[in-house]
Amino acid sequence: MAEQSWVDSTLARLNDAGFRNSAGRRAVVEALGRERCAVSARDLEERLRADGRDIGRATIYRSLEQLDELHLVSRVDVGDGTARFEPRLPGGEHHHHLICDSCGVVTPFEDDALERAVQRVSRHVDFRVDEHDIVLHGACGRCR
Amino acid sequence: MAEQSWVDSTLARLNDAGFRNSAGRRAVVEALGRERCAVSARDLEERLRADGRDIGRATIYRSLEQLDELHLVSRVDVGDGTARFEPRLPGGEHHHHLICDSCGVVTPFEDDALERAVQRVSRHVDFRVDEHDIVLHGACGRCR
DNA sequence: GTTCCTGCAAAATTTTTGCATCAGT
DNA sequence: ACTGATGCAAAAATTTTGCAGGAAC
Repeated sequence: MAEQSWVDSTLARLNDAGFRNSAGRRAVVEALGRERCAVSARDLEERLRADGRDIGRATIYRSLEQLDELHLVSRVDVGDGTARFEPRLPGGEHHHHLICDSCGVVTPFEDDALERAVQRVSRHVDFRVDEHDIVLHGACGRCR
Repeated sequence: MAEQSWVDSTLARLNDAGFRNSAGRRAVVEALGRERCAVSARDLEERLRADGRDIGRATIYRSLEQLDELHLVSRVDVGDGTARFEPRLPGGEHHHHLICDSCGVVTPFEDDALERAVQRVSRHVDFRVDEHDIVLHGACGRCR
């Protein structure tokens, strides 16, 4: 139950950081915990509304910003002009994204060798690297 | 004079693709050719205006879209909500980006091992990979 | 009770689109 | 001439912000 534990640890981290345990932000965290891959603020708003939670748009954007600052979510830019977010799992488990530029579908993938290559680069630059995003663009099996 | 040759080959490719050699689009291509790293549509508009070229905003967006479709530019998403573009050099020469989340500076870098790791992944997925973006986030030497 | 959080609505920003006019072929 | 390209302005879409009321501590 990795999602549940992300929700729990995230709520705990927010609490530690001095944020209140408010209903709106908690609903945003719980909704994010149900997603497997990157969602936009508008996606979240829709899902929350479908569940009968009438959370204001501003609350969603503000919560996502706070989560991003605490590195509890990853921001993923897929190239369609909207910001997407996904839970950042504590175990270092980590995936990247294949984008089909024809149908728009976003597919997650993992690759250890690629991770190692990024680690190696990170050590060779005059820069503290906190996070990395790798996005492959092209055509998915169906569109190809 | 690598920039000049990107401008020339790009204008030739546009011509081959059936586009006219119009003043507006040519000005956009020439302005892009003067940049070393990713610029936004608004950046380009400013630079063109500073040079006395009064190119309409819509022309800039339309030209960038056409260049992107022909793979003559790369679209880079830095995470600030604006799309940036840079010339795609024909030699396969290729760089990626370090983003300082504190001061916002964007620094290009290259790494052959990383490129090879991406090539390897590309062969192992059911997906035709045309392009890839790698963005490292963190703190630059000065902000760290 | 104080301080933070929320929701609403308005504003700001970026990008897209319709349309009359102009320029390249 | 014909057809595509341009510029303007309006519209659309996403994100941010100000503020009054409400909730958490």
